[in-house]
Amino acid sequence: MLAAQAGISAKTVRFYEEAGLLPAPPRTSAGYRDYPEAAAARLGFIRDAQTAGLTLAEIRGVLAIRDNGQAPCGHVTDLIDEHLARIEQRLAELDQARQALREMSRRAHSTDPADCTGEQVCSILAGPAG
Amino acid sequence: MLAAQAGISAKTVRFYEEAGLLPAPPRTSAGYRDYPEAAAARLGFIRDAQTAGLTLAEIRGVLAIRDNGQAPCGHVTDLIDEHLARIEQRLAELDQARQALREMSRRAHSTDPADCTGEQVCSILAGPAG
DNA sequence: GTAGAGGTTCCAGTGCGCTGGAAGGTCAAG
DNA sequence: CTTGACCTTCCAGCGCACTGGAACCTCTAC
Repeated sequence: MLAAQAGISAKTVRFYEEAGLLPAPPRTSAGYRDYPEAAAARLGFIRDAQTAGLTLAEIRGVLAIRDNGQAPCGHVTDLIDEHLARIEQRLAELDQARQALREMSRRAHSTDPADCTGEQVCSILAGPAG
Repeated sequence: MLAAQAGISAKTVRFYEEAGLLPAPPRTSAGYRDYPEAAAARLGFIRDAQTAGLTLAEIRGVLAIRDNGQAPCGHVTDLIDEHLARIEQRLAELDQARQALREMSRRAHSTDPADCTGEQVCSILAGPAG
């Protein structure tokens, strides 16, 4: 029910509970989980934080601060800046990879298989030192 | 020995053998692996192919073609183009993430923790719908 | 002879975020 | 009363590329 409402699977909700992201909810007399309304907001926060690139462990940390009655702003700000730095580094790496792959692709399309009979496995993939 | 020469760990070399990337080498009388010289070139190829972003499974495929006596050029060309496409898509995704994070960072640095007392966990991370 | 640095085998764990399945209980609808 | 959809628990596995450790063996140098 909560899961459907939040657009994630019931399995995932239980996993979040197990992982300490969601508090264990009260149960109905039959043992079914009976979520308070706030749970949906919490799932929404988890989704937003994931979109921002935070790991579940980091999200758990932010939630713990909040549950502790403090404002997690400072912590969140740090996490965001860290992620921004990581993403920019990753972008730089990928950009390099792209350049290398473009060069390889160029080489690949101008390679005659008949020339590929040397000792090496594949001349296309060989890097600068290969 | 081979491992040190190629700059990877002995564990990894054994893992490659287990994974079908390296043929099982002959053994000395004591049971030690005794690699032919070609093995180093093969490890070099694996490294190059990994740098190009190929998975070990894909590399195994390329090596199998080569070991089968054929030129893997066509196959390699396809793989490279696929990876190039994947990387460009990933770059686009990361670029979007970067934009979102920059916006969040901006919001974060101009947020007063005293304002963070609402019902939500954290207003900084809230997306368009939050 | 003995220490230490390597090798060998096998099994299990890492990180991350779920996802699948089995075996059973519960509920609303027909 | 039965069907079918949901819920519950627990345990296992995914993908990827290693990595760690135990228990043992072998070689080299002193």
